[in-house]
Amino acid sequence: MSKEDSPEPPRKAGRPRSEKARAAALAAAYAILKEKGFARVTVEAVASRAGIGKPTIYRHWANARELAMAALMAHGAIQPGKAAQDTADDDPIIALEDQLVAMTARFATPAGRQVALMVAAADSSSELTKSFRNQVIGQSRETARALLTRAVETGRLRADFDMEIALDLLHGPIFYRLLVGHLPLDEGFCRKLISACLRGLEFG
Amino acid sequence: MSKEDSPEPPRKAGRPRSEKARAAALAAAYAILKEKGFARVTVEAVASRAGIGKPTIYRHWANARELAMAALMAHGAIQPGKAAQDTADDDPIIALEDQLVAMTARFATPAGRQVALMVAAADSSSELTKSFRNQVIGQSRETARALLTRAVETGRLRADFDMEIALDLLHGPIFYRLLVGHLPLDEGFCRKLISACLRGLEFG
Amino acid sequence: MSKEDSPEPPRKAGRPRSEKARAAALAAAYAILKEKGFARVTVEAVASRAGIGKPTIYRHWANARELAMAALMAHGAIQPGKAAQDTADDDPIIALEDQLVAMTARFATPAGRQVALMVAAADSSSELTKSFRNQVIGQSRETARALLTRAVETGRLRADFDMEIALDLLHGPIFYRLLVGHLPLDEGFCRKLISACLRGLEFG
Amino acid sequence: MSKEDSPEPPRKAGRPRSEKARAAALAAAYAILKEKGFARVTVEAVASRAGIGKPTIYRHWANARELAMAALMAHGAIQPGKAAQDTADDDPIIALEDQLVAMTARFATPAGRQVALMVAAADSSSELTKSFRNQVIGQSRETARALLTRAVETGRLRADFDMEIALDLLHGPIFYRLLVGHLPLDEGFCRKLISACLRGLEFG
DNA sequence: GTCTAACCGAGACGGTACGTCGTGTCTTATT
DNA sequence: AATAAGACACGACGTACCGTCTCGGTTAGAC
Repeated sequence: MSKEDSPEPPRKAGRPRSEKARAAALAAAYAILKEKGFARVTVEAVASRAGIGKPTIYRHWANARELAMAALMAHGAIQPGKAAQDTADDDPIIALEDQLVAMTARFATPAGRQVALMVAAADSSSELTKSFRNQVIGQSRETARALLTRAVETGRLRADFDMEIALDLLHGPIFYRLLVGHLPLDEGFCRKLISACLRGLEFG
Repeated sequence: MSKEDSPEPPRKAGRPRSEKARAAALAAAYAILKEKGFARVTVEAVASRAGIGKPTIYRHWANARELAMAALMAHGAIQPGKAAQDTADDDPIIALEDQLVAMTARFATPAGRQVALMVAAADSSSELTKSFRNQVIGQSRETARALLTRAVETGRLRADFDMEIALDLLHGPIFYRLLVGHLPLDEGFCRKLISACLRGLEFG
Repeated sequence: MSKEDSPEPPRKAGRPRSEKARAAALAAAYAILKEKGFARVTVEAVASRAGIGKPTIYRHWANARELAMAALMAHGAIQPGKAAQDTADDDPIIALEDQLVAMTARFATPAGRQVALMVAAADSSSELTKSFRNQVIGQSRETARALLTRAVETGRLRADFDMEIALDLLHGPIFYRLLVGHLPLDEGFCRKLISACLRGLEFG
Repeated sequence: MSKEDSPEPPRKAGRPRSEKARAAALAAAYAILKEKGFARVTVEAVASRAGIGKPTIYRHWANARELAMAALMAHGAIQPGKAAQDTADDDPIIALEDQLVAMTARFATPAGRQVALMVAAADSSSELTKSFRNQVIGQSRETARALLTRAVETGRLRADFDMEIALDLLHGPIFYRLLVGHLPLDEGFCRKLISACLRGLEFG
């Protein structure tokens, strides 16, 4: 509510209140996203709710989709948290399975599906899109990568596979079912999927 | 697949729907789709171009997206054709690889990505959506299913795997890269993917 | 009231029009008129409510306005009734005043204003319009005409005035205020109006 | 009549409304009114012809009828001009007669009838409607009021009548015939009407 | 007793217009 | 110099009725 951030007097001529406006926009966008869904995150609605001007929004983001992505990122709404760590096991394979099941559970909701759809529908050339995509799918990939690496190191898996392919093999079918919707996406599928993948990654 | 109307001739009252109007709408929608892209397939533009009324379009389709899907289906723009058959080989594994590579090539274009996105973004509860999804992904799955079955029968693959999981394993990563775009989708990826899958499906 | 022009037997072939359908249309139109107002008396709404087809309505009336007028006439909703007779007095002038006050009270309501507006807005060349107009304004004019005649005969008024002008003088200002709405239309106005008509503006 | 904004400068935020857009809308509406008639003055047609957006029109006027009224007012198409003054006579009664005959002639046309109908059909609670009504009927009433006052002052008329009633007595029958259409509205009627107003119906 | 013409309900047709929403740009007054 | 406020041109939305036109199915008078 106070105007000056005390540790950093803006020092510019004029009044660069833009950080406040930016935060208000992100908060409003996030609130609308939660309450009304992605489709209702319009520039007009956000500007009105945040009490800021539309041009101010356009100065920060190219359009409403980018604003929605930024809002999700700013609120850390995508990051899995560290729940995966809690189930950490000596066996990296079991940990991997738990981690993928948890990720699937997070995405297999209307909101999760929307987030995946936002990634799919976004303009790939935008930096913000890349960043958003990285937040949405990167965390799980990195966790899985670490676990696979450990599994290789401990001799649980053989070493002659392409890591990126392996990650796509584990994640691809989940997002495929999530987005295409031809068959249900549940824990049973998830476990059978991992099992099938591993038969290819394990020693014969 | 089949449309049984034999047991139930619907006995509709009133003037029947004009097949001419329907065809004009589909043709106009398809033309706009090709010329201007999916986003320009609006009900207004289609009605204007087809010389029909907007309400007539709404009588046939719920919204512009469904109309666009119907237009693509009506023009057989999605079906792979039977080119895959030409490359049929005695070896079902090689045929499978060829078929997936061909499918990937078809989708790894702006238009192909757009079609996949339409499937992902569509309302899953609509019959038309299901039909569209079936056209988009069904053909490849059926072909792959037949080839996998043959491979099992000829002893090239073991028989104890879940067929749907196997199909998801083959197709999922392709659509994952197509829609998420985190890594390139090319023939090399495709072949390495199949190889990785098969190591899990083959006899140890 | 009767349909048959006696000198011209219509000699019609084919199925005659259904009196039932006609009555259903009028009843539905009247019901909508009462419930939702004149503007909602659309051909579609009437057809739907009456359970008849739109073309059937168009066979009977040229458009929704004529149908609405016909509905009002069929239900006798316009005719003043004979209340005026109850107050009949020996003095035709007093009776005239009572009658005009009563008529004003009937029209000075939203519904009455609507009826007057329908007359004003109707296509004057239509027979139905003339008939409707006659029902709306004719009764009062005829009553007033009789009372004025009696007043002349009994020596209460002089005889050298134009009867139609006199009737317009008595009714015109009422409908003027009713339709134009520049000043309130109440009983006080009505009585002062009659008094002014009788006295004139000049010195006696 | 006067619009006081001096005590309250409205202190509006945001971009002010474009006078250019407003003028373009009024000009287009007026042109359509003249060329095609009142019924064709639709918001869509005006927006298209004026090269402005529909929402802009809705920002300025509540609907097409108000826009049409505003267009007529803006172009002074209703005001009688001061032609009546030219015929000004020493005798206010003759001047009054001339003025009413002139007004009748202006209204006894399809366009004039349409204007009167617009007044009758308009939403009385709207400010614009009141203003329009004032333009349509106010001028004639004011002129007549002045002439009657002069006639009283010069002893031509007695002074004990209600002025508003007198004005309604003179104008009401004209608008009554104009809108109801039961009898012709011509100069003869007009002159006889005035005569009857002045003399009254009773014996002197 | 058919024939058959005009009716009936239902409802789709091409249209026109509605009033709303959202886009991305712009203009103005304020700070 | 950036802001909030909000108007702007544009385009599309989905709906309501219009008045017309099939449909398949009565219905009653004419043959």
